[in-house]
Amino acid sequence: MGRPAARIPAVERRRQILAVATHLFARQGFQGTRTREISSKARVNEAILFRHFPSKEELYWAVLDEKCKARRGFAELQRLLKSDRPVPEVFAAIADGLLRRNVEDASVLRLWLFSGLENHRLYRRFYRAYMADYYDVLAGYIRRQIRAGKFRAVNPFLAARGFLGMLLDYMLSQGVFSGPRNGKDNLSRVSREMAQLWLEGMQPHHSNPARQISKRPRARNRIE
Amino acid sequence: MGRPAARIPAVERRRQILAVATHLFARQGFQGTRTREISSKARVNEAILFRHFPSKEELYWAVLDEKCKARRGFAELQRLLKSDRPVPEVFAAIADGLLRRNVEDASVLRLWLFSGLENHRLYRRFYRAYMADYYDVLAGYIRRQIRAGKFRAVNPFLAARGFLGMLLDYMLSQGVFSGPRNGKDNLSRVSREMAQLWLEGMQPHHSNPARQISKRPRARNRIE
DNA sequence: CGTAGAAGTAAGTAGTTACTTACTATGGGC
DNA sequence: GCCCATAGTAAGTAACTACTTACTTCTACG
Repeated sequence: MGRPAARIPAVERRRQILAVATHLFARQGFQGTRTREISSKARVNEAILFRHFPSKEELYWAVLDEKCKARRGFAELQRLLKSDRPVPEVFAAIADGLLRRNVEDASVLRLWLFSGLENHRLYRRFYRAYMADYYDVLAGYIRRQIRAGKFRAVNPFLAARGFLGMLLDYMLSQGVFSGPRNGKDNLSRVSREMAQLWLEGMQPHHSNPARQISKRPRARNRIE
Repeated sequence: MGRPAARIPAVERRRQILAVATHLFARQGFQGTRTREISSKARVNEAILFRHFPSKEELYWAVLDEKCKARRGFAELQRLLKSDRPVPEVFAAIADGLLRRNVEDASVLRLWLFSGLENHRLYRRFYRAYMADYYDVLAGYIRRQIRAGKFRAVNPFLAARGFLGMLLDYMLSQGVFSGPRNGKDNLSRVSREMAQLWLEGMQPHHSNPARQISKRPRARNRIE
């Protein structure tokens, strides 16, 4: 009936379908997204979708796979941790990068949560790419700072969890529970304050040790 | 065909259906749960489900509503904050309560996330009951401690976010991304360490102020 | 008692969903 | 110019979904 869609090479059409699917899966989850919705929003007949991807599940797989492979934030994290910038700057930059990327596009966070909640087979890989590796690398950096005497002797994994958890919490309230709200301007202030708050808790040589409740202050075993 | 199900009064059947629905919605979300699944797991004909609840959506509403009304954790939080127990014990108890409840039953966390992700109409109320109120109450307590000189002068909302974010992060990795894993024994150790870690960052009269990067250390405006 | 009303049931229905089939149109390489 | 791999299409289909209808039991209570 309608005139045929423009004829474009397969790779390009595939990319286009993938982009639309990413957006929809992130917003509505796997169960909540219809293949017809994807195809219509991509301006493509539904049969074409199934020629490029053998099933809805494999399309979802491809979406998550692409996000895992990209992992822009992780590369940035590694670069920051290897740089010789002062510690406070490093943590402020980590926070700023994560929050800013999340405001621009919350789809990674949402895909990640959906994959965990819907118990998709891929979620383990996704979790590793976006959580476990983050924690490992950051905890390693923290441990080095502790050895260098720049941080207190705390459990590095707990400390990393404390920092990233604070950020995750903010990202959740922005990207999942209210959508874009705050302007981008005060984002750097938030990230700076968060980094500062956490960093002050990491300083060594505390002046008021009486308040400690620790029984085993140097526990090193990894929590997961 | 099969013999009729035992005849029990309406309120009881309703409660039973609600319990099964709670479990399934928490595990699979609204979109991922079929009414037939609920009825069969509740050992009830599907028509009965629709006599007790006019629609699947209203059943979901009832599930969330019940959780909102119960809000056991919030009552405990208020009780703890009003008690005159020493501050470190209070925070360790908050952490312990949250983590322990989450290990026992992650359905609240999962329902909360699903409702946010699936953008259900009820999610705002759910968010308020389980997040906003938590933050408000805890931030109020922190502010009082700051005024009393027991905490550093930080943004109370950011500090509350830091503490609860750390816990949320742990709860996520337990209740969403791996299911029950760690035994309950080390839970109290984890909560004690987390509380300690956070508390040390809140101590006043720091001995090493040179490392601060603050520009506006006393910002008071609420972030959300 | 006996009867009102609620608990229970089998067997639908209209609409939706992921996916298929059978076909036509296009365009680069020989 | 013709071939054929591939881009594209319309029109399905079988299975599933939330929800309904028409009906049969049970039981609390006057």
